[in-house]
Amino acid sequence: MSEASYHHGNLYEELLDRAVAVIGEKGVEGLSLRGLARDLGVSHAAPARHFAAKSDLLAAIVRTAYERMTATTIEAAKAAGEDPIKRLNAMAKASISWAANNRSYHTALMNPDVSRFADDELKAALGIYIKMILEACIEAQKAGLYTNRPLRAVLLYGIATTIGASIIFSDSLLNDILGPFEGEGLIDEIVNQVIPVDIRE
Amino acid sequence: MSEASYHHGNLYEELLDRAVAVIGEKGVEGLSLRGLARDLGVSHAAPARHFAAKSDLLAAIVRTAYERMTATTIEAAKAAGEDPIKRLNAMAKASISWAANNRSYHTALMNPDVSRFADDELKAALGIYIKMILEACIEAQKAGLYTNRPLRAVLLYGIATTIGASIIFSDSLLNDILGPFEGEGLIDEIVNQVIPVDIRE
DNA sequence: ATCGAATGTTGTCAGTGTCAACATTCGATC
DNA sequence: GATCGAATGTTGACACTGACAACATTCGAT
Repeated sequence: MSEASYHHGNLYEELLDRAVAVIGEKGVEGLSLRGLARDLGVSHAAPARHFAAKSDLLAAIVRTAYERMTATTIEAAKAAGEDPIKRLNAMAKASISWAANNRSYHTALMNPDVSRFADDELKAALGIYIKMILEACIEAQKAGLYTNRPLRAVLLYGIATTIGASIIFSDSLLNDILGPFEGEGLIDEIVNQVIPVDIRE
Repeated sequence: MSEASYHHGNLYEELLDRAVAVIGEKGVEGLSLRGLARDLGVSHAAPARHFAAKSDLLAAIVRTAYERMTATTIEAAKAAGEDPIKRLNAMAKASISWAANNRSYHTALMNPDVSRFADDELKAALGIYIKMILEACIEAQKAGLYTNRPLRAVLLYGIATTIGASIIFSDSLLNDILGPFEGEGLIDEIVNQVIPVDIRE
């Protein structure tokens, strides 16, 4: 960390980190490129070298969020063992927990404005996440989950519940009205209802 | 509609309507009080008489959205007849359909920034919606739905799925990746999976 | 060592939210 | 019907923002 050097050295990463923090504190509306520049001690136009527009910064945050959520979910899937249904169950829990534990990222993720500025990289990151879930659904259905339902309905049902639960656990307004929540146990309860692991026991 | 009168006459309502339209076209980020003023032919500071801050406008939109969604859902509940499970099923479908048919409102509804500025009126509107769902859940459980689950889990499960499905059907990015959707049939499919109406048939 | 590319700075511009001071109209009260 | 405070709309101003252009510094491949 040499001080007062002309080049910051790691501005891209630090802009992302700081932006996520600001979104957590003041929301997307309270996020400004100039504010970030001040926080990081660079000139007001420096961020433009990395994000031509504010929307590019938001898109990058969301892409990062999907990538991290995907990574966390994959880890959980591996740790869950061989049973495809237990694996799908664990993946849903991991996604929701990630949202609950990374509220700032998830706040950005769920901002509908971001969809508007989705670039190809963001779409790719989302596509990878969806594909991962789809494949897990296929395996789980082969293993006996919701065999009487169309695959597409099972996929959308699972995604809808996961997204909805993530919002419930990370949105402060819903938290106020519905909460306080009883921690991870409630996530388990909901996911177990969607994806019953004891289906053949 | 006398022209060039000093007082606009219906500025509050028209600001709300136009704001929802703009959100549909350009997102919450693209919404500006001055832009609304121009569109409606009033001075740039006129909106401030009705909404002291931009966040107040957003909160009003969301409150209106909850009120309308609640009204639509209540209608559907009445039309669904006596069976509490069929009624809950119809209510979920109505909420999701409302979101799919009122994308602009729902986009505003799901903007996490709004939670931050939630006023008491907004919280009250949301509270009424939640209370309505809660009571329907209680009745449905008495009638045999998910009797082995805690009420709280059933409530949150239902809300999570409804919110998630609403997002899936109204968010343009997810539409791109998951869609195109097959219309109302898919909503029915998902809701029937969450709230099976044939549980005792 | 050189030189184009990457990165950061300064200056500027139009647009925005918000406030204060002022103007017009509405509506309850006499 | 006239009066006057409240509600509503206007004008002007200020600080802040995103975005762009011109310029400065540093990096890194050759």
